[in-house]
Parts: sequence; C-alpha cells; structure tokens
Amino acid sequence: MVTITNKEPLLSHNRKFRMTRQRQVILEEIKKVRTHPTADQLYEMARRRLPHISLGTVYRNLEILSECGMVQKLDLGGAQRRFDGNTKKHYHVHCTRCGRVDDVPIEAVVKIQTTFQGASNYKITGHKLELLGLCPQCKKAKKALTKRPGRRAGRKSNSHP
Amino acid sequence: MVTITNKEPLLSHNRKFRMTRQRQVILEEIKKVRTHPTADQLYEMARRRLPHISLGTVYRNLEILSECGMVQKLDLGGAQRRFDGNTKKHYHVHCTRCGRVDDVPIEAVVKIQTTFQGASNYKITGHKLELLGLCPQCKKAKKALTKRPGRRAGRKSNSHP
DNA sequence: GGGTTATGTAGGAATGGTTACTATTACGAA
DNA sequence: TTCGTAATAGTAACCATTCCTACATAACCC
Ligand SMILES: [Mn+2]
Ligand SMILES: [Mn+2]
Ligand SMILES: [Zn+2]
Ligand SMILES: [Zn+2]
Repeated sequence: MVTITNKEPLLSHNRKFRMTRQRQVILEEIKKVRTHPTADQLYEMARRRLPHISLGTVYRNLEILSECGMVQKLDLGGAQRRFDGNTKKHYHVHCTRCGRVDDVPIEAVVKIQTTFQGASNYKITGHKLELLGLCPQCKKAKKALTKRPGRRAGRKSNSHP
Repeated sequence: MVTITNKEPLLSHNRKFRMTRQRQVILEEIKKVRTHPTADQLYEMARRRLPHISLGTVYRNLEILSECGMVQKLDLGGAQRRFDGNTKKHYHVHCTRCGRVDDVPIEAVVKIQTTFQGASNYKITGHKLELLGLCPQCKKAKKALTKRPGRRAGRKSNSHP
C-alpha cells in the first residue's frame, strides 16, 4: 500500500502545483496497479471514487504528475499512451497477442548506447528498448488450441485478471 | 534512382493488387528519399505529380504497400506514423531536438532478446530499439548558441535539407 | 464476344484519442 | 472575509487514421 502526502505542493522547475483531491486520487490509483493503464482506464478507476471527475482532468493531471516526476509517461507503439506509477527507468514487455504490458526487472543497459555511438553521425544520448513476446496466459493459449489466435487486441481488452 | 516494375501485380498472401498510377507514384516517391516521411508528407510529394490524389488514397496505398512488403511502416513514439522505403530490418536514431529520423547502419542485434529471455515470464520473440540523440545539425546549433534550443518540433518541421 | 460476379478504387465521412476552451468552483494568502 | 489565482467539469475542436460507398475494372464462364 502506498501513501502519498497531500500537504506539501508538487514542484516542477519553479512552478508549484496544489495537491487537489482529484490529483491525489489519480496518483493513488496508478500507484496501486502494475498494469500500465491508459488514460481512460485511469478515468474509470478514478471515477469509482470521484464520480464527477472528467476525462480532461485525468489527462491534465497525468501530464502534470509526469512533469513532476511522480508518474511515468510511456510511449510504446500503438494508438493509446500508457502511464506507469513506477518512476524508475525500466524496460517493458509487450504481449503481441493480448496487448498486456509488464515490467522487465533488469536495469537499463547503457552499454547499448556506446555500442551504437559511432554507427551514425548522431551524438547518441539515450535509447528506448521494448521487448515483444507472449505473456504466460497467451503461451498456454497458443499451445493448447491452434485455432486462429484472436484477432488484433480490442481497444479495452488488456485488463489484467 | 529506383525503378519499379508496374507490370506484374503485387502479392500479399493470396491476394493480388494492381499497380495503379497512384500506387506507383507513392512507391517511387518514398523510395526516392531517406527521410522516413509521414503520410501527409508523402501526400504532398505525390500531389506534385498527381494533383487530384486524395490523402485517403495515400494512407490506403501505404497500408497495402507495407502489407506487400514494398515499404515499411514505422511506429516510433509520437503522434504521426512514419514510412520507410527501405524494407530491411534496421534501427533508427531520432533527434530529440528537431525530430529528424535517420538509419543506424547496424544489423539487428538478436542477442538482445536472449539477454532478456529469462528476466520475465514472457516468451520473448522480438524487440524494438530506438536510439535517441542529436543530429549533426543540432550538435552544431547546440554548441554555437546556448539560447533556448527550439521548443518541441512542430508538426511539419522535420524536412531534410 | 456477351453477360455476370467478384474485387479494387477514390474520395469523402466517421472514428477515437487527445487537447483546448469556457464558465464555474475551490483554495490560500493577506 | 475578501481577493486573486489555479483547478475543475463539461464540451467543443483537433487531427491522424480508418471506414464507407458509389463507381470502375478484372476475371470468369458460357
Ligand atoms: Mn513499468
Ligand atoms: Mn530507415
Ligand atoms: Zn498475452
Ligand atoms: Zn536535429
């Protein structure tokens, strides 16, 4: 269980933000899960506690919270952006069958950047690595039935059971 | 200069497509550049030769051409998808300052996947690696003037001079 | 060739995630 | 409390992408 202080204001550069009830709830909800939810998944989660919160508020606060380093904005390929309550740099695995996203508990390999340093005329300063594969569930499903493996993952189908 | 046959039909699985004038022009234009253009950049390029072509036609044909393996669809982070006339698997560098995208002429490192094979309970089957850095132009600009380094790259600002 | 059906085409309309705007409300300092 | 500012809910606008539909063309059979 994660407890977040709601007394001191958030800081971003030299701008300070209030910790409002909505912002607090969004932050608590994203810290609660490991599912890398999308903005509208978080909207649904927050709405269970604040039925009048609006989707725009969720988007705006996720932007602010990531600006303050309290959450991480993920830009994995695909239509919808995802958010991560874990702010440490880490890699992700993306299930190619159901769309689920999980952490890969290995620290960032900076050696990758040095490997590629001379390969182009760019000065390499960072990298983004995303692993692709099959989650445990889909491994089993794939092994069992060799039917057509479920067409492209629907928009809201990557809930973690 | 790249010449593409327009006599034999394109094949995708067991579906065959005609090589229409529009499709031909789009293919020629993307093969002509190394800039990884977006769909509407290609629309502008094609429009210089076919003033009546529509944006939807460009999207549809890029989809078809990538399905046939004649072009590559790139899903780098960011709003707009990019397309690549080079169909071989290769890595890309993304300039964090101007948004330009270039090739990294190093073949795909499959070792990456084996490194991460046991790190999660996923079966790793692929990976996406994107390098970030400063292009030659922006290296110079950064060194010369330490002014504010140009806000986030505008939508149509990454033309290669 | 003539007729018929399947498939592809171009352009415009619709979709959906995201952001921007506006009137109203909540907060915090004086 | 009062005043000034930031945040909110609700809604409209935005824009990349996808879908729809009337029309055209190819393929097929006879
Ligand atoms: Mn994570
Ligand atoms: Mn390329
Ligand atoms: Zn899965
Ligand atoms: Zn640059």
